[in-house]
Amino acid sequence: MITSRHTVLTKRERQIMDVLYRLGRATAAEIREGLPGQTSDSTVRTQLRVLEDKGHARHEAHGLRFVYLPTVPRHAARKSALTHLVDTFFDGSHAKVVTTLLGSDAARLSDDDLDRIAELIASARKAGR
Amino acid sequence: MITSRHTVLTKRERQIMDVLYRLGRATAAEIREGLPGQTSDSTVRTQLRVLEDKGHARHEAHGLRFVYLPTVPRHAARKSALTHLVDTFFDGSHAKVVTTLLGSDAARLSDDDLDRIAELIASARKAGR
DNA sequence: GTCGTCCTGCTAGTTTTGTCGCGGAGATGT
DNA sequence: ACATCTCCGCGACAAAACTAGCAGGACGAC
Repeated sequence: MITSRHTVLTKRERQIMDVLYRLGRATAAEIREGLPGQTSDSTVRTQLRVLEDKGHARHEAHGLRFVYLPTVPRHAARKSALTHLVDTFFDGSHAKVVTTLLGSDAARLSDDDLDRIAELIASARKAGR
Repeated sequence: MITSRHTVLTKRERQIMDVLYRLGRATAAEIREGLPGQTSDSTVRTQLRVLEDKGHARHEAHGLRFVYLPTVPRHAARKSALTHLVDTFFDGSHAKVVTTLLGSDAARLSDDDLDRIAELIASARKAGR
C-alpha cells in the first residue's frame, strides 16, 4: 500500500492539506469544519485515508480518536510552496515578493517585525560583499 | 469584484494555469512543453477549452494560431495566491514570509533590491507612527 | 489542383475522484 | 446487560477529470 511517489494532490486533498497545515494537527471533525461547503463525515474520513496512502498525512491514536497531521513538516512544505509561488508569479525573484508584501499592507507589520527585517537586510549586505 | 467563478481548479488545470502565468501568454504547443511529463496535443487543447469555459483563460487569434492568456491578470492572481499561502503556512503574518525569504537565500538579492526593501521599511515606519 | 503540414474542435472511452451508507468496535450511562 | 453514542473503515456507486483519436479547414510547396 506504500504507493507514495510525488503524487499531485487533487482538489479535495489540497483543501484538506491546507486545513491540516493551517491547524497543524486536527481530528476528522475539525478538518470537516475547516472545509468549505458541507461534507459528510465519512467522506472526509475516506479522503484522509487516501492522503495517508499517498503519504501526505498520518495519524496518531490520541486517546480514543485519531489526530491527523501532515507527514511533511510545515516549514518544509511552506518552503517548497513558497518557491513554487515565487517561480510562477514573481519570476523567481525573492525581492519582488518582499517588496509586494511590504508595499501592499504595511499595517500588518509591527515595529519588532521591521527591526528584524532591517537586521536581516544588514546581514545580507555583509554577506554580499 | 466581477463574476468570481468559484470553480476550483483541477490538477491539470492548475498545471496549465501555472505555465500560463509563468509565461504570460502561450500557444497550445508552448503550454504542452511547459507541462511535466508528456501529454498529447489534443489533450492540452481540450483542457484549454475547459479553462476558457470556466473563465480562467482566453485566447487571441494571433495570426493563424491561438495565443492563450489568463483572464485574471497576473498581479491580481499572484496577490490572492500569496494571501492564501501566507494564511495557510505563515499564520497570516507577512513578516514571517519576509524573514523566511530574506533568511533562506540572501544571495538572490542584489544591492538594488536591498536598497529598495530598506526604503520600504523606512516608509513603513513613518506610516506606522 | 493535390499533397502534406499545422492548426482547431468535437466526441467518446477510460481512469480517477468524490461521496456516502452501512456495520463494527469500544466507551459510557442507566 | 442493554441501549446509545462516538469514532473508524470498507465497499459500491456516481460524478468529474483525463486522455486521445479523428474530421475539417487554412496555408504553402510542388
